[in-house]
Amino acid sequence: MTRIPGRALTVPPTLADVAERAGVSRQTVSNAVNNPELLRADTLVRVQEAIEELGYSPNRAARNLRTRSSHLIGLRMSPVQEFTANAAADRFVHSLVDTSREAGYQVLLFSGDATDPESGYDDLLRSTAVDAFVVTDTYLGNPQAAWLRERRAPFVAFGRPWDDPSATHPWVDVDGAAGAELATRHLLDKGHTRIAWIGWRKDSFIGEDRRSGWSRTLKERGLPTTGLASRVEDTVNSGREASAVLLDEALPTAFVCASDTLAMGVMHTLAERGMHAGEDVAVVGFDDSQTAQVMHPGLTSVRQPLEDVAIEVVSALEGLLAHPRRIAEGKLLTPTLAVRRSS
Amino acid sequence: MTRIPGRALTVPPTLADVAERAGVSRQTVSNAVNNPELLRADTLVRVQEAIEELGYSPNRAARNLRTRSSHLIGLRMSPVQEFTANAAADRFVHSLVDTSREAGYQVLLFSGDATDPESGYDDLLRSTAVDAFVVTDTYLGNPQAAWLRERRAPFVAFGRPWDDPSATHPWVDVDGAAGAELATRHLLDKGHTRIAWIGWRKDSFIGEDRRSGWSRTLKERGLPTTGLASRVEDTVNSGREASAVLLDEALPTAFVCASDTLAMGVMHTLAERGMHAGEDVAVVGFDDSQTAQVMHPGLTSVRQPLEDVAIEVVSALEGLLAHPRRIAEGKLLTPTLAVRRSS
DNA sequence: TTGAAAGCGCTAACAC
DNA sequence: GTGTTAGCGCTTTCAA
Repeated sequence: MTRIPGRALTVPPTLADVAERAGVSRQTVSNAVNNPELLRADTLVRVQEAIEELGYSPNRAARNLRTRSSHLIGLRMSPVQEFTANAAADRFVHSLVDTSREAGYQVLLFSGDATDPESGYDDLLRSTAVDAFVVTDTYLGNPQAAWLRERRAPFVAFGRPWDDPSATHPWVDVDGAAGAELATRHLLDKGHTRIAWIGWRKDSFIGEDRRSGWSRTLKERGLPTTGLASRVEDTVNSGREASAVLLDEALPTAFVCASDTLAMGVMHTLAERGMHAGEDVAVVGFDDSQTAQVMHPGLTSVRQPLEDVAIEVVSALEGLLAHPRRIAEGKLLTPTLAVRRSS
Repeated sequence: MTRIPGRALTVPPTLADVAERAGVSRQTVSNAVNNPELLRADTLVRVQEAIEELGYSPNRAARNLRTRSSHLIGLRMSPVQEFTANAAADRFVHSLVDTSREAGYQVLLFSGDATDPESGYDDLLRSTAVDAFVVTDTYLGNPQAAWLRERRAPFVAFGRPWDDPSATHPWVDVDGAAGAELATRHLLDKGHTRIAWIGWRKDSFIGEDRRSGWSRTLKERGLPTTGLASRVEDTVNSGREASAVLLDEALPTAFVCASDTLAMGVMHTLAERGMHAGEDVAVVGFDDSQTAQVMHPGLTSVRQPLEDVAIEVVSALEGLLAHPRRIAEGKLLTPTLAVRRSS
């Protein structure tokens, strides 16, 4: 925006201003912006110069009104979890923002109270404030998915529709079983044969999925799983208590945990007993949190490819918005293992 | 939205639909939504029923176009930092989203490449996509602040204008010196007299501010600071190395660190030497990260009142948008100390 | 290849 | 208290 003396900078130039300056009609300016190939080369140059000189950007509200699309993606933030090592959601938001931008979209954040999963979505949808949603909190089924589908709202889920295999919306997820398998195989390679599992309550689909990767890997090798598994809440203290019991009763030499939070609980138990992770007992967590990265001695952890998840989510979103009736697809990505000194 | 057979749900009702159903003019519906006190009670009820029945929400684009405001706040995400314990930015985003909603605003996230601080702001501003910005990354002065001010863009900064005390924009910040003082006093109360500081490079305003809280507290008590301070990069390894040198050369019994990341570095050194935090040496970090909360044995850390920061930021934003010419104010909040077993 | 007309859905200003 | 008129800035349709 060049500084025009006397005119407030707070009133940005419009299409008409550019048209006047370039000596063309408003429509031609619009075409220069949206369909430059329609203009003769010299006209295009003249218009672009005027745009540059005035610092013109199309008014978003006017464009949104006319095109009935906002190029905004709605994302509901799940509440902050303190006293856990879970930061996957935040890492994902970063990736999503970056990827969306490349696709010409921006992310509108909103929050809703935890008790009402639909709150927030409804208003945004009816006011056509966003073109689509990205739904992330699908840990225990996802009521929003059914709700959004019913309203024909375009959305992509990060997380499988566990509770409804017939669901027809696009989704992207990370193969938790493969992650746990990766972790378990890594420990097998290190010579461990008694490998314990500390996971979440049985009603957690994600927890059971991850657990299955551990159990199937041990069973494949004919190794025991009985008495070596524990299902608890996702807190440090639960992990601490569960690992203490397991150490006493099942004598494992390694732990695979459904989260870094639980793995930190194991670390507490080890420290309390004067044992050292990576020397006396191996520990592997899940999510590659900042804590896993900075703690002593470094926690081996399954890392979700959240950057790739974001790419797939945005790609699905583009498909969805371009072809609303297209059949939905699911995409399952494979995690990696960040090996550190705890194993 | 009631389901109207034959009509696609993707075309939401408009003001005109509601007006027709309620048997009033469009303007009256608009008033019912925006100035209900102007309507006679029975008319209001009738209109509200129609709104309810049709599931009407005002179209945002149309409203934004007409009112020249979007009720959106732009927030640029700083890049993800891995291998640190810094998550204050993410915690702040959560608080900001929640607080904004209460004030009728939503948060639009955008990203820009790290090399060009203005990228992203410019387009959003010229296209009138957001009403205001919240600027957070002010650790080394804030070039965006000057840039935004020059363009008369409404914004509130989380972070003082360190490099320009004459800056006239509203800001909110947390008193880092008070935080470090809190940490240092806590250690003095525990009987420590040789308290070391590990902080950031000298060109970090925030780092020097925090450091001053440590040094002034010790000087007040007539205790030594010489040789007890180290200025390094904000990485775990820097903290590890700096603490090793300090332990050897200055024999401190406690450490105050400018970040939890640095504090974790101290933890590494202690572990490597078979020493125990909280028993042999006390350690205090800064930011109350998830890592501080979940690690063994728990890291005492200065906690920024980010929820309050968000409240003050939104409040300043409201003032700014309501009275654009009002003189700017700065607000300094005091942190607290989360005491854990490392001290 | 360029221009003119119409209208997206809403609200400010004013008339009744 | 309620209705009428106009127009925010843009793009779609159609004519030149």
